[in-house]
Amino acid sequence: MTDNAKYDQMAVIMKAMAHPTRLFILDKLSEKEHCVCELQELIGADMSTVSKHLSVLKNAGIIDNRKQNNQVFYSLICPCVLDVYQCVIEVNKLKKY
Amino acid sequence: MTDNAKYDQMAVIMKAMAHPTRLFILDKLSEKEHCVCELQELIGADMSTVSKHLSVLKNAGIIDNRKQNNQVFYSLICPCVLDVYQCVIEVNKLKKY
DNA sequence: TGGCTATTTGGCGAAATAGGAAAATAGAAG
DNA sequence: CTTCTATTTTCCTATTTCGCCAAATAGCCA
Repeated sequence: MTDNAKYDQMAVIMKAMAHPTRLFILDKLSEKEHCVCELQELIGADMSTVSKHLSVLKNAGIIDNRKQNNQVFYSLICPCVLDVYQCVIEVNKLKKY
Repeated sequence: MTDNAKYDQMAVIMKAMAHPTRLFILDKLSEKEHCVCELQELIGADMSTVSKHLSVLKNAGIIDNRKQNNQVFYSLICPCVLDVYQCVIEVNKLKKY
């Protein structure tokens, strides 16, 4: 399999996005930045769980964060993530069951 | 978390793509259709492993197949998968280490 | 029918992922 | 300095994913 590393790197990013909660987070962040507690409220899971999802996205290089007082605000780095959404939605529409 | 099912469905498709070998397969199929044995040759893994990767992609509705004699040819259903590639590559470029 | 080739399926152990609880950390505020 | 709040990290357990092997299946062709 040629150029192994290329696909490994891509898989890291895709894997980071491949979770319902993380897709939800990205969707929210595409509108505006949010702090962890806002996202936790919207998601309804344990704060530590939300924090871990955020760090997965951060490590993959998809989102960034900034600290303001004792809150951490997360934001989307690359808006092209929305293109991915479009494609996935299209694949779903074409799907035969 | 509103509209839970939407993100679940999206995650199924993203998860199916989120593996180096499957990304490689999609890349190959974006050029032209391939039978399982051709892909197996390119990938170098066990035939059963390749077959399972293909069935993951098929179940997600990303690829389709047709039988010709005793071979099975797989092909991409939706070319927009390449847009996803573009985005992932862009995210990688922006990545700070 | 029987053999041959291509592919899929089932099973199993190893590794990765998920999520809650509790502990650790960071910074603001009293 | 102590407390409080927001967040992250660690620990533990349950579940899922991965990849090989062996067995099953499907469709040719003699």
